[in-house]
Amino acid sequence: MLTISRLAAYAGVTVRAVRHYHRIGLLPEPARDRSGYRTYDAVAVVRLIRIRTLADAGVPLARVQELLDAGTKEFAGGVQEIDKALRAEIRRLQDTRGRLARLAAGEHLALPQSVVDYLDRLRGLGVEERYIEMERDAWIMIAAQVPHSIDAVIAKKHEELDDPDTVRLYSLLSGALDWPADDPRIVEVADIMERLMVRAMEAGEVGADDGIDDQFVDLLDSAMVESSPHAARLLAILEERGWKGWTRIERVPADRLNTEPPPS
Amino acid sequence: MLTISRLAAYAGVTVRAVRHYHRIGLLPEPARDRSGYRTYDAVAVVRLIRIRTLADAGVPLARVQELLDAGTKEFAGGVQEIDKALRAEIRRLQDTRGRLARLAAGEHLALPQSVVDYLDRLRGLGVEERYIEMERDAWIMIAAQVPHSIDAVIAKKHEELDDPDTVRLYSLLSGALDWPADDPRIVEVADIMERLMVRAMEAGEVGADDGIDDQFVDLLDSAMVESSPHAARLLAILEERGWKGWTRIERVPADRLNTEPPPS
DNA sequence: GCTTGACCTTGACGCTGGGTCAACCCTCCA
DNA sequence: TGGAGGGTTGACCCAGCGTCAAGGTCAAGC
Repeated sequence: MLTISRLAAYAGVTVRAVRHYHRIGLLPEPARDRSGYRTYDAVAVVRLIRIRTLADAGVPLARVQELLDAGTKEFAGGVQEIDKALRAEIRRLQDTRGRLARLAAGEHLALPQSVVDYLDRLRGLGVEERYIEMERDAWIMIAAQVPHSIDAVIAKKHEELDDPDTVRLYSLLSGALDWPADDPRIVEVADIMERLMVRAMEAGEVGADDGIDDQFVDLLDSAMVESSPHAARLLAILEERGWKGWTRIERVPADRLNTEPPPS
Repeated sequence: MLTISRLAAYAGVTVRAVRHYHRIGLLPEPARDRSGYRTYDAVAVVRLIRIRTLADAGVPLARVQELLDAGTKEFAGGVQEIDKALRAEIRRLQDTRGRLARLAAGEHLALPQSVVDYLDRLRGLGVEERYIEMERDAWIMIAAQVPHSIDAVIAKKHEELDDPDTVRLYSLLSGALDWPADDPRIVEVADIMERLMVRAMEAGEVGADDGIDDQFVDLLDSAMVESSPHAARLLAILEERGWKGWTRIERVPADRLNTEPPPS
């Protein structure tokens, strides 16, 4: 007969595990010798190895018990199911390896590929990294809010970049981070924006539902205002000309201009 | 800003998990709005996704914290280590799939291949399945006791099977399970055994150390005695002729014969 | 016959990574 | 105004053992 440690060593488990299996009734308590030691036979070895094989496959011990005490047919079915789960787990781990590699490479796992491509395009246009980081954070927030429509939104932004005016706009905005507070070029920015807005209105693109809720639009706008001292001035200029907003543009009717107090 | 549930949904985790990460200090507690709700920004999204990527790879959360708060170099090293562990885990799972298939096919995972081959050879010689099962259980116990030398022991048994006398012996023993209690063929068994023992002694094989301890030899012998009513008779006949044991054979000097009390 | 060291016993607490209530508050919409 | 559907904290629960703690047993050597 075997002692508990021989049994455990042969089956490749710890003594503690064997005792655990006894407590939960997975492995029957064997006879004891006169000093109280457990004495095991070959049947216990076979059962323990079957337990380990299933447990190593990630099967919960309760399920292991069901399977080992079930008929041949149910057992075969269960094993097939376990094997399927095992294949899935292997695929998941391979997938995780891929994500890990991308994480190590510094890729932005927080963003869908479409957004990453868009940011790369901006980078290619010479937009400064500081500005791109601001954009990136905004996109992360947008993607988190409306994960289902992010690709459509990005597609529209890509179209906009086909317009040389938009390219010029980004080029100006990127540099603006270093402008002095009263730099006159901000007026040029406003001019370009107004041209773009007019064209967008004519194309019927303004006021279209983008699926982003109003509060969130306000939030992105205020984040923009906080990002640079020029931002508030730019919005003020545009508002004088009858435009409102940044993330989402609105035309303000002339009679409502300046009837509301300025934002705090 | 994001609420906890939007953050969680976007990163693919549960709200509960996010709060757990706050409690263990893995994700910093964000600011609250005036009603006490947590409000998250893009930085939190990025951090949470990094946490998940590492946690999905099986990294303990404490280690995740170390890695995320470490320098680029240490991070890269850590990720490499994790990837190695991931590869090892994938291999382990593939291995487990193999063992699972063998388990489902009814193979004896409790036995090394050499023993399985040996039992198959016995089966090929026409030995009855009942007898083979007894042999198998004995081999399981032996393999558990002396896993390192089991292959050598089996090699010796294979050699013995090259002797036609041994083959005849097994053929008789296999059928003996159904013999009446006083079947005279038991004497033929004893004759064959004696011939084999003499030859083994002449070859100097008796008394060689097989690495199996005495107590265990006694145990296997007594298991043999319990397995069949003929076993005791067979041992008695052999003992009259000056031989002792079964698992391990000893020559008993003539002057010591019958001087000890019979075993209980 | 005594010690030593390896092994055995039971029992209790600890750990990870959250799940699952419970009991209550906040916000939004009809 | 009230009800759904968020949010908040807190407390307990789970597997599958690891890890002491506090001893009893056994074989071996001196």
